[in-house]
Amino acid sequence: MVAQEPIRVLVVEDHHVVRQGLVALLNVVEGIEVVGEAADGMEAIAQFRRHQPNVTLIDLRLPRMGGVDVIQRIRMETPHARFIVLTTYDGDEDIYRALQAGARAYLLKGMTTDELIATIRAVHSGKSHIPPVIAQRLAERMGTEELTPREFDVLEQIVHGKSNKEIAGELDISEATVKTHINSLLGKLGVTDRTQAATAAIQRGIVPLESLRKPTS
Amino acid sequence: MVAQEPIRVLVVEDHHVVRQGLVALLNVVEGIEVVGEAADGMEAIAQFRRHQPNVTLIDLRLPRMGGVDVIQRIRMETPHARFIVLTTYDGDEDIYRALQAGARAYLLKGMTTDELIATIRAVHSGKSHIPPVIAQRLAERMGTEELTPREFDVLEQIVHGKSNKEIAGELDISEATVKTHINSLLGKLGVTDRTQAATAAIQRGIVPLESLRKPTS
DNA sequence: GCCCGCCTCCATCAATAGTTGGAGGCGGAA
DNA sequence: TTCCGCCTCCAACTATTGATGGAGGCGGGC
Repeated sequence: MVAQEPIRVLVVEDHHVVRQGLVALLNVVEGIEVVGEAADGMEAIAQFRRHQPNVTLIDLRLPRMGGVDVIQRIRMETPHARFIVLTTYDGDEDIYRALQAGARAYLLKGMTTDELIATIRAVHSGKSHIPPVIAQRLAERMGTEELTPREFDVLEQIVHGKSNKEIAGELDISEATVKTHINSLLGKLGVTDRTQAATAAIQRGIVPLESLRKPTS
Repeated sequence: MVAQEPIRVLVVEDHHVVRQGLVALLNVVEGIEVVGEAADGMEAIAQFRRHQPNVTLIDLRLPRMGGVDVIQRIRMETPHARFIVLTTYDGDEDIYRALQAGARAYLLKGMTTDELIATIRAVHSGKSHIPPVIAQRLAERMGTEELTPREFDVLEQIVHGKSNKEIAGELDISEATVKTHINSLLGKLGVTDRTQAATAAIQRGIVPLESLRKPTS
C-alpha cells in the first residue's frame, strides 16, 4: 500500500472505558490516527476546532449538549465535516435527527473492530454507511407524520404522567385543547390511548427516558 | 511490590468494542490477567467453568440469558465466585436483583480506569463496592413493596398498551380482577394511573424496554 | 388575497379507567 | 387450626379519557 496521510480521527464518547478502548483500538490501525478525545458536547466542539479531524466518531448521548446538537453546531462552521454516529441502542428519533443533521454513518456498539475501521475509511473517502437494521427502521419511520410542537409538548406531559387537567394547567390552555392535541397525536403515533403513546414516545426516543428520573421542575 | 499471582479476570460483555477495550485496558495492568472473554450468557458460563477466574466482570444486558441469571447459575456451582456488574445506565430493578444474586460490586461504565482497577482489586480481596448513586437508589427502593406475580403480569400488559378488557382476556381472568390488581399495583408503585405505572415500570427496569419492539407474541 | 396548517376552544357522547367495600377459596406459616 | 397473603370475582359509582364535528384566529407560502 502507498504511504499516505493517516486519517485524523476525533473520538467523542462520555464513557471513559469505552472511549479509551476505542482510542486504543484505533491507534494500532495503520492509516488511522486519533488526534483528539472528548467526553462531552462542549469539549467535542473545542477539540474539533483545534484539530480539524477528517472523521469524528460521536456518541449521541452526551452530557452538556447532545450529539445531534454538536453535529449541527460543527457543521455550521465546517460544512464538510464528516461524522460517524456511534451508539448503543437508542430510539429511532435520534437516528433520524442525527442523519438529518448530517451524520454520514451510524454504527451500533455491537459492531466488530473491522466494521468500525471499514466504516471510518468509507466515510473518510466520502461514502455513507447505514446498517440494514437502521435503514429499515428509518423506512418504517418515513410513513410517519411529524408531531407539531404543541403536540410534542402534550406528549411530553403524558409521558410524565400528567392528567389532561394538569396538562392544561401546565401549558396554560383549556382541557378541550389538550384533548384535541391528544386525539391528533394518537393518530400520528398510530396508537389508541395515552399509555401506548407514552411507551411509544419512550421507545422511539421522542421523549428521553432520563427526563423521567426526577421530573418535578 | 511483592511478586504475586495475578488476579484472573473474565470479561463478559456483548459489545465487541467495549469488550476489546476492557481487555486491552486490563491486560496492561500489573497484577491483572484477563483469562477469558464472553459475548453472551451461555458463553460466559462455559468460560467460567473452563478458567475459574477470581473475578468476573459482567454486563447485565446479554443475549441468550441475562447477566443476573448467569450470576445465579454460576454461583450455584461455585458459591465463592466474585462478580462485578458493569453496566451503562439500567433500571433499579436490575441493580437490585444483581446484588441479590450475589454480585459484590456495581460499576457504571462512566467510571475511570483507576476506579475499575481499584474495584477489581477490592472485590478480589473480598470487599464489596457500591457507588453512592447506586446505594442511594437502593435505599429509595427499599421502602417499596414487592409486586405479587399476578400484579407483575398485569403491569407487563399495561406497559404493552393493553386495555383492561384485553388484559382480562390475555390472563384469562375477569375485568374486575384486573382492576383489583391494578388498584393494588398503583398503590405499590406510588402512582395514580396506568400511564404513570407504565413509565415507572420502564424507568425502574421492571419491564424491559426491549420487550416493546415487536411484542405481539 | 387566499389557502392551509397550527393552535385554540366548545359541546356532547360513549367508553374506559379507577375507587370503594365487599366476598370466597386456597395454601403456607405459625 | 387459625391467620394471612394472594387470587379471584362482584356491584355500583365517579372520574377520566377518547371520539366527533364543529368554529375562529393567526401567520406563512403562493
